[in-house]
Amino acid sequence: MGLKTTISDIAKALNTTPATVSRALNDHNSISEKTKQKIRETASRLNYKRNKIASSLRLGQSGIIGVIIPSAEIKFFGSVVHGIESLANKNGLNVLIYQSNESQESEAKGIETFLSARVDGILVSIAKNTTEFSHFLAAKAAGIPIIFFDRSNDELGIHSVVIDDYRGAFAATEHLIEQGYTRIAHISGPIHLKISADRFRGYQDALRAHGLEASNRLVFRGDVSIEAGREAIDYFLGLEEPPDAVFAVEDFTALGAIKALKEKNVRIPQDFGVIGFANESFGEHITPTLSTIDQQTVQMGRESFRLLMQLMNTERTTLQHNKIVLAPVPVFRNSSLRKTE
Amino acid sequence: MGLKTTISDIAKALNTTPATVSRALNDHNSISEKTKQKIRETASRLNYKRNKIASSLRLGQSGIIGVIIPSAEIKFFGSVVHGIESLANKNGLNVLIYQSNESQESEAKGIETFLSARVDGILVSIAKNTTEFSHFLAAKAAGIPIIFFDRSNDELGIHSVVIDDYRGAFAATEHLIEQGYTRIAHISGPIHLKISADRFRGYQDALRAHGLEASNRLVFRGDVSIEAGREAIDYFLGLEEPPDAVFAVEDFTALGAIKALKEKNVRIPQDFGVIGFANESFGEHITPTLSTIDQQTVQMGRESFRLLMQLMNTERTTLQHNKIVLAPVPVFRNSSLRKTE
DNA sequence: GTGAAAGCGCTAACAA
DNA sequence: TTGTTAGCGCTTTCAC
Repeated sequence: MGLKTTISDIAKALNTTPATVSRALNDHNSISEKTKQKIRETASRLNYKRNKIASSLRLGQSGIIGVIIPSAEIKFFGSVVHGIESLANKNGLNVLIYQSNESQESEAKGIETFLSARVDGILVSIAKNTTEFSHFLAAKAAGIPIIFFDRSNDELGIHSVVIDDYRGAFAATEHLIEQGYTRIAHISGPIHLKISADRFRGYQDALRAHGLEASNRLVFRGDVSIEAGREAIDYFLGLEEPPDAVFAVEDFTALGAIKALKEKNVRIPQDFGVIGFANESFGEHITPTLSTIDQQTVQMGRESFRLLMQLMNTERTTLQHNKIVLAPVPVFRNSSLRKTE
Repeated sequence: MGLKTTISDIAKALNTTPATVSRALNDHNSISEKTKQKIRETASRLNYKRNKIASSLRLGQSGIIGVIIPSAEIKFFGSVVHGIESLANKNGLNVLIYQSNESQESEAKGIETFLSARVDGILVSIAKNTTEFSHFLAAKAAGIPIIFFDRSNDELGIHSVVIDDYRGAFAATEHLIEQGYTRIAHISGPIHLKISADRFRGYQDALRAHGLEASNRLVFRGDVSIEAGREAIDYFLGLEEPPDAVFAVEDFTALGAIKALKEKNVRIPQDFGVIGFANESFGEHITPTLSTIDQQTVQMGRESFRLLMQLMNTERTTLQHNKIVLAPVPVFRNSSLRKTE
C-alpha cells in the first residue's frame, strides 16, 4: 500500500469504479455527498496520494512553472523567486528553479528541460553572456507562455517585468543634490548593458534638471565589483577638482568606494556622500550604513507571476504586448544623510 | 509540429513503428545504426522533444529530486542546493525546491507535494518549528529515499549529512586562546537545539583542554539574532571581570556583538576578540572583517546527493544507517587576529 | 533488427 | 448519480 494505492484500489474496496473515485476526489458536483464521504475516507485510510504524473499526462498540463535565474546565490533572484512562489502556491502550481550560471548554453538547456517537462509557463531572467536568443523564441513557438523579469530583451516580442532604472538613478542623484553635495560623480557599469545605460542617463538628467553640469571627468566606467569601486575612488580623488559624492551603479561597487574612502580617511557622509543601487543585505550592516535604491524584488516576482497567469489563461492573440515597469524605492541611510538629524 | 510531435509522428514519417522510434532515441543496442541515424534526423527536423511526463508514468520514476529548505533567502541553504544541483544535473536529475518557511505545516505540505509528484528522492533540512516528525516517516514508509542535511533528527532512522559543530566550536575557541585572549565568553543559541548544544560543548571543552576555567557567568544565552549579540555585550561589559573575547554561536550574533563593541569604543581585536560561525557573506565586508567557521556548504550538498543516490540504488535493507559528519573549516580574519602581521 | 500489443494511473465524453 | 470506454505518450515484453 502507501504510494502504490491507486484509484482502482479504492474503487475495488468500495465496489465502485475508478471514474467515480476520480470524480469524488476532484469534488465533481455530479457525485453525491454520501459517496464522496465514503471515498475520501477510504482514500485516506489506504493512504492514497494522487499520482500527479498520470494526472498531468491525461490533462496535458503539469502544474509546474519553470523559473530560470542566473544564480541562486544572488539574493536578488532568491527574493524574486520568493515572490513568484508566494502566488504560485496559492494557485496550486509548483515552481521549478533552474540556474543558468550566466551562461547561454546552460540557459538554453534549461529551456529544453522545461519544454520536455511540459511546464505550464516559463519565467526567465536572461544570463549575462547570452547574445543569441533563439531558445526563447523556440519556447514561444512551442506555445509555452514565457515572460522575462529584470533582465529582458525588448526585440523578441516577449512580455516582461522590469524595474525603472532610469527613475531610480534619477532619485538617487537628486537625493545627493538635496543633501547639499555639489560635485556628484558616477561609477557606471558596462555601458552596453541596458541597466547601466539607463542608470547613467538618470544620473545625467538629474544633474541637468538641477542646473548642475554633467562632466565626463566625473564618470568612472567600471564593471560591477568591489574592486571597481576602489579604483573609481582612486581616480576621483586624484582629480584636480575631485567630487564630493558618488552614485554607484550597484551596491557592491558602492561598498568598494566606501572601503577606499575610509582607508583614505575621508569622512562619510560629512565630506563625501555615497549611494548605491540594489539594496543588498550587507548595506544595513556596514559602517556607515549604505544608502541605496530598493528594487522591489518580491513585487517583481508577484507581477511576473500575474502576467504569466494572464498569458496562460488568454487566447494567444488577445493579450497585447505588455511590459510592466516597477517603480524603485529609495532607501536613505547614513552614507548620504548629512542634513537630517 | 513543435511540442505536439510524438514518437508516432516520427514513426509515420518513416513508415516504421513507435516502438522502434522509442528504442532508437534511447540508443537501444538492438537497433541498427542506419535506422537510428534516420530517426534522429527526423526527430530533430520535426522538432521533437520527449514528453517526460509520459516517460515518467511508464517508467515509474520522475527524474526529480525534491529539496525542502527553511528559506531560499538564507545564503547557507542556497549554497547547499548549489552543491546538490551540480551533481544532480550530471546524473540527469532535476531539482525541485520547496520552502518550508520554518513551519512544520508547510514542511509537511512539501513532503505531500513531492510524494504526489513521485519524486525519486527527498532531501530535507528540518524547519525550526518542527516538533512532530510523522511526515518524514510517511515518506520513508512510502519507499521514497529521504535524507536530512544540516538540521537532522537522529531518532527517526533517517540518514543524514551534518557538520561537526562540536569540532568547529572547539577550533574557534582554541584559536582565541592561541591569540592570547584569556577570558573567553560565549554567546549561545537556544540550548534545546542540537547545534547550539554541540557548539557550547566544543567551547567548554576547548577551554578546559587549555587549562582555562569555563565559567557560567561568561555564557550568555540568546537567540540567533543581531540583537542577541548586542545584549550579550551589554551584559559582558557590565561584569566585574569582563571577558576579553567572545565566540558567538553564529555570524549574525557576532555582528551584533561587533556593533555594540564599536559603539562603546572597545578596540577589536586589540582589546576584544570576536569569532562567529557560518561564514555568512557579510563577514568579509564589515569592519573589522569577521573571523568565523565555514560550514562547507557546497560539499554538504554534494555529499547529501551522493548518499541519496546510494539509497536510491540500493536494496532498502542493505545500506546500514549512515550519518556523514563533515569537518568545518576555520576562516580567521581581523576580528580575532592580533598576533599575526 | 523490427513490429504488435499491452499498460503505467488518471480523466472525460458518452451512455445509462 | 454512476458506469463504460477510450486514450494521454511512452516503454517493454513477447513474438517473428
